[in-house]
Amino acid sequence: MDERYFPEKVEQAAQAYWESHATFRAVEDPARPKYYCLSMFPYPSGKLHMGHVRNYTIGDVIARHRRMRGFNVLQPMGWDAFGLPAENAAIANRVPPAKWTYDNIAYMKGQLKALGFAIDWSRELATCRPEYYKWNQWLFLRMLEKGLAYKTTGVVNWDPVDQTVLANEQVIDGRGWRTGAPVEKREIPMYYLRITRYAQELLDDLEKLPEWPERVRAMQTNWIGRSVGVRFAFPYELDGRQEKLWVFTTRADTIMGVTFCVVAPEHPLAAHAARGNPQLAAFIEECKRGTVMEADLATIEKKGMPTGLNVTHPLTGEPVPVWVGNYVLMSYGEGAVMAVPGHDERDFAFARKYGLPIKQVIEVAGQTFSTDAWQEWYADKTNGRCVNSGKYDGLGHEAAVEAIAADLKRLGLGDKHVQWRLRDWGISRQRYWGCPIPIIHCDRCGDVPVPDDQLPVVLPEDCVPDGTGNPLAKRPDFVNTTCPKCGGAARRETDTMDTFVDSSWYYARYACPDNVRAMVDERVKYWLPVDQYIGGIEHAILHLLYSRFWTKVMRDLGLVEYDEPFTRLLTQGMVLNDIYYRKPDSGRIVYYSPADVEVKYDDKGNRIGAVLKSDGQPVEWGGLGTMSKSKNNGVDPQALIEKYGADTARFFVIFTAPPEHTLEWSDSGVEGSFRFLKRVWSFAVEARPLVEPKSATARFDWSHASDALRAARREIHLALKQANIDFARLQFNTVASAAMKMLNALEKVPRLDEAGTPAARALVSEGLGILLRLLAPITPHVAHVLWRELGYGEDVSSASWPEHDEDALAQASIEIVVQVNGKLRGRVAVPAHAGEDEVRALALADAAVARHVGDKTVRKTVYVPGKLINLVV
RNA sequence: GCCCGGGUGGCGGAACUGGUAGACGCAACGGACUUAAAAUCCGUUGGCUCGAAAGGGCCGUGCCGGUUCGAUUCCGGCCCCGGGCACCA
Repeated sequence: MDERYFPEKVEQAAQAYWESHATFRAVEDPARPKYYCLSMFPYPSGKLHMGHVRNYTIGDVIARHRRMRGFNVLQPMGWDAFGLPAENAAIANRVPPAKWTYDNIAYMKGQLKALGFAIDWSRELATCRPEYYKWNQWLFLRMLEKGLAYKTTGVVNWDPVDQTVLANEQVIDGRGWRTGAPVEKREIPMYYLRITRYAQELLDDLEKLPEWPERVRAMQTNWIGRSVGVRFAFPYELDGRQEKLWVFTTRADTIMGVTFCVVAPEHPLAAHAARGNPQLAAFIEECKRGTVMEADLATIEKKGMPTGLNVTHPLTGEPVPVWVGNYVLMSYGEGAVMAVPGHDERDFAFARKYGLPIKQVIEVAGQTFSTDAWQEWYADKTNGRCVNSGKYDGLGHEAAVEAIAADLKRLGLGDKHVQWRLRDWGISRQRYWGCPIPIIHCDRCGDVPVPDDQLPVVLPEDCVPDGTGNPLAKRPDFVNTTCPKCGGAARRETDTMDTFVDSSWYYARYACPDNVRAMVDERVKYWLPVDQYIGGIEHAILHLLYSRFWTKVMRDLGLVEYDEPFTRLLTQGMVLNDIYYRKPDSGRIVYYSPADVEVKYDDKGNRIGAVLKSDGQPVEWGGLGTMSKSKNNGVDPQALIEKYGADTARFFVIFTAPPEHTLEWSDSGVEGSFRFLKRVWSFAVEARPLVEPKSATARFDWSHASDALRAARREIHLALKQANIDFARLQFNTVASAAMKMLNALEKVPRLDEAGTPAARALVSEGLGILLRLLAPITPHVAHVLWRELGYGEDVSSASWPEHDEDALAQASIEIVVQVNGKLRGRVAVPAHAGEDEVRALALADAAVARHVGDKTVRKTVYVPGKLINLVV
């Protein structure tokens, strides 16, 4: 055993042991309780970043802890290998996305292994492999058969110069990222998955997920967006035909206040009105510029233009003018809204801007309505009563909605209706590096699904996209095929699937990655659902909602039996670092790596400035931001591992912040973690002669041990008790703190007079045994090597988890906090089982307390047993 | 704009269910060891204030207000920061 801690040597030894013993190979075993611990798989972007290190360390801590708790643990790993960055790399470096991706996977796999994660690598998968994405295609075809997949048009960002569809990310300030050309909206045919069919179940089943973070469930609830209201129509005549303009509203009680309607620029009525109205046509064209991003649409200036058409109010029969507005979304509801400027803030602003009439139809007692300025109460549902509304006058919100819905139903012009914010999932992407959509277009037979026995439709791996057009469309060997129905010449679909499809079911495939005959098999029954899922909060809605949807589809196809894929969810925070830059008088901002910057502090440790190490000149501090290439503030995990070892990196990311918080990078924090591990090692070396592993588990009679030894033992068991509470609530930073407290307590023992006594030896043996097991999930290499060196056992990763000894916590005398009128005024020592009267007497006898009570009388006493007494005077 | 979080010393954070605010660590300062440095070890450390000292007092968890014997924790309003908004993954 080395006197000093050499991380590289320790880590190689531990990893070699795990490798040769196949320690983390997961085998189905019905006799043992299973635990499926899964971290979101990485996109193979090139090398690991700190977010990965953090994510996988958290997952590994949970997996290793569960394993020591006796569970049969599965922790797999794979690659979310399709996606846009591979194409961007191809454009930049002329490397095929496939080669770039496979090279990245090889490198990153080496990094994951160096970090010592307890992963079963035999189950590794990559979504860009045909044996994986074959099942995307297969399930898509099943969804087509069930009517769960369908084709319609969708709006995309179009770069008119490159003749290509742009991702939102590729649109910068309304312009194409490569060409700088203003982006246009364009409607193209796309495939959709009917997630809305599952809207109600996706909403209801959130209640089956009590161990998901409250906020994730709240975000999904809002995203699904169930709202109950009335769907009704404004009749109108067009070219002699009777037509209806349908709208949806949650405020049918304000229907008598409608003074106009607004339709989306893409609405058929708008298109109709634009014929012979060049001004309106120009306005609609203007609306088509810009991106399809909702965040942009929500902040643009609200604009509108009249169509010149009128529809008829369904209840009053009065004419209602129709406008086109850039703020009405074609994708929500009917693409048209009724406008009640008196009681909707956005309609109010619109009416004021264009001089449209505003009519009050709701009143609240004691309030005065004015068309001059919007007031909060105009939209008040709870206190409002109908007014100026004929037969509905005096009714409250609910009663008015009921009455109006009933009247509309009688007229055949509407009914109550549940409207969802959730939209169907458009999965078509006009990209190369993705899973081909298995459809063949035939001039005679139309869109023909590829027969199952011709799956997978394999993506050629030698393409090099150049940023223009659709790369697959330029490949005759891919495009040209024969129609499965008529055998004639036909063309393959060149769109690929959204990569969210790949990630919607990979967790199930880990149970049976080798099955070439079926998407999933009976092994899924053993492992699924995932017991603990760990990933970034940024996936709180899309990925997690799509996965839940996909699960329900697979269940309804009889492929799986569970309703929800992820029983427990932990959303880890992001990793941030300082941003330093200089802004020259002319030219662009230059960012400097925090590693190249020296921070200056004043006497009190306040940051007063920073200079670049190379030239000593000041640099600006730009606050904290997520680690990124563009801000040059990333920390390379590789360099960290080489300098300090994987255990230090792991300990740092666990100790520095609770898993759900953002984590702020700190070089000195890393130093501190390293220092702690060195102290653990040194203590093990020093304590080695005292350690008798057998006595660590034997009963020892502590009643004759010295006070100092019993105090140290109490500290150790208190820390252990807290650590076990913190493990249960996934607060691992305080588990790391508990390990530090244990070491602090243990280090005192060899310096005591009774260091060589049996009691001291028993305490060191017990305490070190506890500490090493507590550290095993966090810093598994150090724990592994010391556990063996000190003779505790063969493999700490399979050792039993320690529980605290309640007897160790007992004290003869306890300290009670004394408050007077809620303010801390003293502390008194009382016998452990003293009653309230005794505690009060002792408290009043305390000099400081007596001074504050003075000659006043104690009116009331609040006593929290074992903790605190509050005297109210 | 909409939805969801967060705000505690110089810094990361702790306080599990309304009960001692600042555990544990970092940084800083002082000291030991050393020819020296690194490493290591010991000590001090929320702010203001009274006191020679021992020891006191007041303030303090983004801001304003409320509930309570007692609020970092619960309620209402506001400010700031972060995540998501459907083609980044």
